[in-house]
Amino acid sequence: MRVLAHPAAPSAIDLRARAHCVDCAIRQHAVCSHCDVDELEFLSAIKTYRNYRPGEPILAMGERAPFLGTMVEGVASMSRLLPDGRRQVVGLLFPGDLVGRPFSPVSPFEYVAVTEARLCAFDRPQFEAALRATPSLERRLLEMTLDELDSAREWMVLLGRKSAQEKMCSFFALAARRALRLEKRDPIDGMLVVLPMSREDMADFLGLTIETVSRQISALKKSGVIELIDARHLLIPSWSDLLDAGGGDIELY
Amino acid sequence: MRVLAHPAAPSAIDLRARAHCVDCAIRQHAVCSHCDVDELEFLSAIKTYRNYRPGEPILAMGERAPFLGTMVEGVASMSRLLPDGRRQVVGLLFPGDLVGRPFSPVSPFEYVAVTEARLCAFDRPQFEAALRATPSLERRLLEMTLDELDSAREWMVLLGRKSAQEKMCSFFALAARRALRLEKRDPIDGMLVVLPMSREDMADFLGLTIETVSRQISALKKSGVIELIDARHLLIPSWSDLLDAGGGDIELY
DNA sequence: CGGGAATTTGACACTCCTCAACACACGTGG
DNA sequence: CCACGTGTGTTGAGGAGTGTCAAATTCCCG
Repeated sequence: MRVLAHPAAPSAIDLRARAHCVDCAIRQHAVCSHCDVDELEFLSAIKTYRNYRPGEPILAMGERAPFLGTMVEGVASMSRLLPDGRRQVVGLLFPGDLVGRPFSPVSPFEYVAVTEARLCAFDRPQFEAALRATPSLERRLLEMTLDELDSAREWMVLLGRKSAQEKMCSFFALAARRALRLEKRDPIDGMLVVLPMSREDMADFLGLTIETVSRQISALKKSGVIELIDARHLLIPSWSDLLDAGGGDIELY
Repeated sequence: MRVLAHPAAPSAIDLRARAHCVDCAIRQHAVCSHCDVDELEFLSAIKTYRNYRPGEPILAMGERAPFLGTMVEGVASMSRLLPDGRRQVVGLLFPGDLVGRPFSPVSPFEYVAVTEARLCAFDRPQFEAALRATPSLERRLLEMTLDELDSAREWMVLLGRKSAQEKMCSFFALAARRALRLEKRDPIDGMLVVLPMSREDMADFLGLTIETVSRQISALKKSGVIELIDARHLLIPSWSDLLDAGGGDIELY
């Protein structure tokens, strides 16, 4: 891993910015979105913020995780490493998404920060007790889990049946939609898409190699479906062209 | 679809066999496993049994489903059909598994009976109301959904990163484990595995073609990992050999 | 400006898909 | 009873799409 610019301690627990939950910008997307002020007050008492730098592990596979958390800023990945080194990313986590496996202290996947990331972390036993005692929390977790299950299954369609080109287009659409969701806006033609991750992460997410990812991006640039600004930024001249090239049918989140 | 032997009405609602929930053989695996007798009594009042024959649709994609159900007997598939005819099976449903998407009347996937199948179906609005009012039910649904999410992600690893050969082995292991689970037994060397589905269904589940499935089965037979009895039955001489050939690492359910 | 990482591009190999023929079981009807 | 059709599965030949390995290029940051 490369040497990083600012040498803050990894997984630094950030005691400064214990902002009030009521003002939390991503609460509507988080597991606590249905909570009332009293419930938020309780969660506030058991939360700590944790900051991560790109590439930094959040939870190792099989590790007994002491906390569960909500992504507040940045992007993280959830992945499985096979014994021979093959890796598959099984989920991307954006602000509001839950990090960790409730009711099971050892996660079957590893969580890694993809960008600079910030987590609102809850002590696991206390959070699980809160879940049991707080219907609004448990219900919201159920909603989120059902939605994630739908998303995972949509992604299975992509992994099992789509071509490399279609996979890339679907990924761009996903990245665009997830970024827009936080601002409650809809995709428009000409919009900018930020690719928050390296070619390697994309490849591992899409079940491809970095070379194939790179080649498909070049091909899509040539065919005009995307306009490449730099390796991490591109424009979508026509949203519907992108969806068509993505094999249609799927609305991935 | 072929003409079937016994021309009973499709999706026949079976009023005869309203067995008592207390005696239900698969209840421990179902959404109602945590319910007490009173709760079971209520569920009993809103349940009907439905029978399906192989290939028969249970819920069409995008259909407003009037019921949610629990698989009682047989196997069903959950799949997505792309506009151009490509199909991806995103889940197999065994006895105890839930059919349908709670809290969303239109399922994003279609459900089809793979074998003769029997469903314990609940009126959707009433079941959802029961979920809201019954913590034991809602909690169990959350547990099941979290487990399914883990399984879906494990399957993503298979779809994205495994070779055709590894996919076949993982599938055999899955079929074996799911069958054994109902009897609370563990896999043993020499055990019989029943393949409940056609080559086409397997291919669509594994992200392969039927020809590749067929060829890999022949190859695994030749290499001794499996012993083929007929197209739907095989023996596993060595469980650990099977797992090794499956790429290791994954415990799929 | 220099060094290392990330990305792109190229040449080639290999897995898996496509298209086609064939085998087999089963049911039907002559 | 056997010929025939249909559905299902197997096998073969050839090719497309990705992966592998290697080199060139760009980017980033000191």
